[in-house]
Amino acid sequence: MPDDREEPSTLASRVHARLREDVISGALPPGSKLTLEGLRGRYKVGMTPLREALYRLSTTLLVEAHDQRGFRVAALNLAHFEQVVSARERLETLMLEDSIRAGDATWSLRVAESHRALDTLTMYEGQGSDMLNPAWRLAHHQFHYETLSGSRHFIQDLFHAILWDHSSRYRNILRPPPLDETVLKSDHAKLAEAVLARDVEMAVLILRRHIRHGSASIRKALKKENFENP
Amino acid sequence: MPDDREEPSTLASRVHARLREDVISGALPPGSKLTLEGLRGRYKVGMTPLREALYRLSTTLLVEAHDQRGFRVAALNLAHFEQVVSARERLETLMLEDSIRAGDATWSLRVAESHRALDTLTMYEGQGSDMLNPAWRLAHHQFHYETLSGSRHFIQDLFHAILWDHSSRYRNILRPPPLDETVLKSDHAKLAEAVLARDVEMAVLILRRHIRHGSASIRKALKKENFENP
DNA sequence: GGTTGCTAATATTTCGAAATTCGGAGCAAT
DNA sequence: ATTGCTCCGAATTTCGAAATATTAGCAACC
Repeated sequence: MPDDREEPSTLASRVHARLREDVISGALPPGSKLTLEGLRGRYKVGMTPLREALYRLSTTLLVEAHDQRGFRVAALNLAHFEQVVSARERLETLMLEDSIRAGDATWSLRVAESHRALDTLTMYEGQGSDMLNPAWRLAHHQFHYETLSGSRHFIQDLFHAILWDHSSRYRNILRPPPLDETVLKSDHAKLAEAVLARDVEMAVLILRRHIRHGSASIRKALKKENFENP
Repeated sequence: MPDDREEPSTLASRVHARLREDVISGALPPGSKLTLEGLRGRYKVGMTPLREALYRLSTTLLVEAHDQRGFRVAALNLAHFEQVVSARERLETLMLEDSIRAGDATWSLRVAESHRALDTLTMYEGQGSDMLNPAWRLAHHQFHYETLSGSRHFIQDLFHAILWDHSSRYRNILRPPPLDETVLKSDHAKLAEAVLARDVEMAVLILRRHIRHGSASIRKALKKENFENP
């Protein structure tokens, strides 16, 4: 029998997940102060799990920790964005190459299935809504992650997760959202197709273009909103 | 007047630093259980700062956190090592290139100074000692970091720090130490020289060879000690 | 006018005890 | 022998209050 002990969970871990989500989604605005008292009210937990969660987020730079003067949501700015994007492009194309070469049959299934799941969702919450649909965001991450997960590389997985979180913040915070749903859908379809056909060159090409297109829109929006100076 | 508010420090931060050092140096052996009670005795602090420190280390994978069943020093094995080394080679050569291109005069000074500092230290604690000299380890990290720090890239800095920590553990744990002091000294001298001469191609070549030589020795030692299976 | 020094108010950090959960020992039933 | 239970000791998690540190407001001073 397989040793499928699932991880139980602690308050600290659940608060960590919610806090991470709230930073990434923009519910907690970039640069804002995170007072323990405020968060205690928001999440209805004691100091201990809160601080543990905040420190976890601080090592991945989603939150800044300043000894004796508390925590703050990391700020967003253009220079930061450019660093994240260029790192993502390099890391993800590299991972995709390894992934397609090493991926087995169950990996192909996961890719196909996660693409199907993503394809059925719509990007926005309601009709004229400005907010990205959280379910879509999750499926989007899941799909991209699956394409890259054919070769298991714990350290690259970690780095990818960190970059994805930072990158997502920009997508989620700009209003109106800088992304075109039809273009994205077609990009994802083409990416899934190339990956499943094991066409390394084509897949890498598509992914690179996907990242560049997306980041170009975001860059333009950031400049318009004057995110240029820290 | 410059805003030189130095960061104060908390128990949590100091314990974090000591715990990190003890994991990297091997004072806390790979795979060992970290009981709160045991650590409370070792570092003479309460639960709270301890847990905060442990969670910080867990997000960089130096420590494994398991909900409801505590913490454990991350294990070492050959597969893990290979992943760290290949990531380091790619990241560091890339950073070195950018760094030499972007570095200014004060950066050159920092490189020269950190190399001088490293060169005056000896690798081992005493005469026939097996233990790496902690001051040497620090200066070694400092020197390599300075060569890469000409272009400031917060995310690459973070990734480099993570990889360095993981990588160091292997150097520190194997007995007898797998590194030859004379070879290292000459590698570092040549690297410093090429970097200060702004010879990108040569510097990258030397760094790549430096990493490959070092990792080859460690790989051999790991195989001898049967670190092959997790 | 702006700097300095005090005090009050606010926020963060730390502690140890209480509550919860885990993991093994012992025992019974299959 | 294996499985399934309950109980018990040990370890982890969580809380709120006490101890510290920072910040803001205000007054006194150059």
